Amino acid sequence: MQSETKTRLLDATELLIAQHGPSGASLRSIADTAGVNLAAVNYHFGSKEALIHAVFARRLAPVNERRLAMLDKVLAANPKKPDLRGILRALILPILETAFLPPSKSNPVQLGSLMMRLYTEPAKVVERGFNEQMASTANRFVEAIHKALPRLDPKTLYWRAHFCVGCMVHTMHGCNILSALSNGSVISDNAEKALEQMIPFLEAGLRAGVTHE
Amino acid sequence: MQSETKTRLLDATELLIAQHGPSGASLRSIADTAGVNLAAVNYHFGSKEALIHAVFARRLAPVNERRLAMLDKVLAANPKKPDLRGILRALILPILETAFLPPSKSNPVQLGSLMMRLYTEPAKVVERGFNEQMASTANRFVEAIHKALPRLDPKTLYWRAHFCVGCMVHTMHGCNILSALSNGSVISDNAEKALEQMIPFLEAGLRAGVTHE
DNA sequence: TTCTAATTCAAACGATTGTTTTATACGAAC
DNA sequence: GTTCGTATAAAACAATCGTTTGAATTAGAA
Repeated sequence: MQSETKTRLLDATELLIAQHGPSGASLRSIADTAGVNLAAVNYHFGSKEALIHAVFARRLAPVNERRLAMLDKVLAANPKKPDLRGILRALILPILETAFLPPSKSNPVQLGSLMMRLYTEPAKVVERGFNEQMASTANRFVEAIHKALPRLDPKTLYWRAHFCVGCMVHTMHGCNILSALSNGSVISDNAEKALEQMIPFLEAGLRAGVTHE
Repeated sequence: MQSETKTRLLDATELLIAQHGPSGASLRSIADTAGVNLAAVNYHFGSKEALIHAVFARRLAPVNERRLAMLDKVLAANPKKPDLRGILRALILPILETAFLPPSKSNPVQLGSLMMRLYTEPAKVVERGFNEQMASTANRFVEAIHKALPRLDPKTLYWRAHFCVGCMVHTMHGCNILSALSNGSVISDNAEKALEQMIPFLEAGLRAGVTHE
């Protein structure tokens, strides 16, 4: 049974990082939660840093694969002027679905908080892994949006792409924030419903001030 | 000289929390950075938790005061149907100006990262202080947006307000992200310029699908 | 079975954590 | 000068941190 222990460690690490942050999650609490020996961390991963790196390589890699696959379909359908809503959907749906995946044995934590944690962490640990995973994907999407909105000048385009990412990230993290804001009348626990709200908002924002084309 | 030490501790705490997160910033590193004795922390604040709480009570209180003052002006100018751009400006400008304040002796850190840190932190420490500061302010703004966009149904309104906050928070945090995304061609270090980009984006997003009125 | 490599385990390493204690210095009021 | 409350200082507290060690255990191939 190869690396049953590794999987349990990764799961436990996700859970505890989401709860207490990378530096707040101790290896002992991780090992206890995973039900394995403390030394297993350094045996299987080498260090806490490497463990954290592995945690979101495991999560982000498949998300970005799905993103790019969806993006390719959108671009293939209309290479000259791809569908903007399709691009946004390809960017957002895969990560929202991952973030809102209901907790289970193999996925014991709402991933939104974890992603935000890693996103916010300025430590070298996370920064490196994050950039490796994200840089190329981000460029592909900016490029696609540019094709969809050729009249938008590049500077504004970057800003607005940045805003889209902000909405996305904040939605991943903010189920409880949204429900607090609305006194519990609105909850965001469903990727499709959240996306349904985001797409018109973001599309209108991206097209703002750009003459119809 | 009352509480020169307290100020230096708060400044140092901001700096180190922004760099390493609340649990990554040790009291010893904070005391060293502040140039004061370790015991001063517990003497003046009682605990690390109370220190962190004090850190952003100091920052958030004046921001929310400015926000509400600006909002009141916008509402006074047109109580029935207030100016949407004015509302957004009142929400965003005060915190962006604080976040982009250039580091100085009395303000030694870019505050954007700090705010994001506290925003992301699920620990009770931060959560409590954050909600105290933010809840009433948030409700005032949602209410104002509702007046500006009476045709927008409440559920969608909450979602879109949530998105606006996401853009705002992400912009506060993401000077480096934006410049990385644009290969250094776009930098966000100026509140007015960032706001200039955000307002049209957010206004268009908020108005999306709402018939002109 | 026997050998070998992989894995788990309890225990300890030194370093660092937040907090507390004890003693010392300062400064204004009497 | 004495006294009192405030503030700083050095040192130590127990607890926990990430990491390492060396022995015990397991599993599979020869």
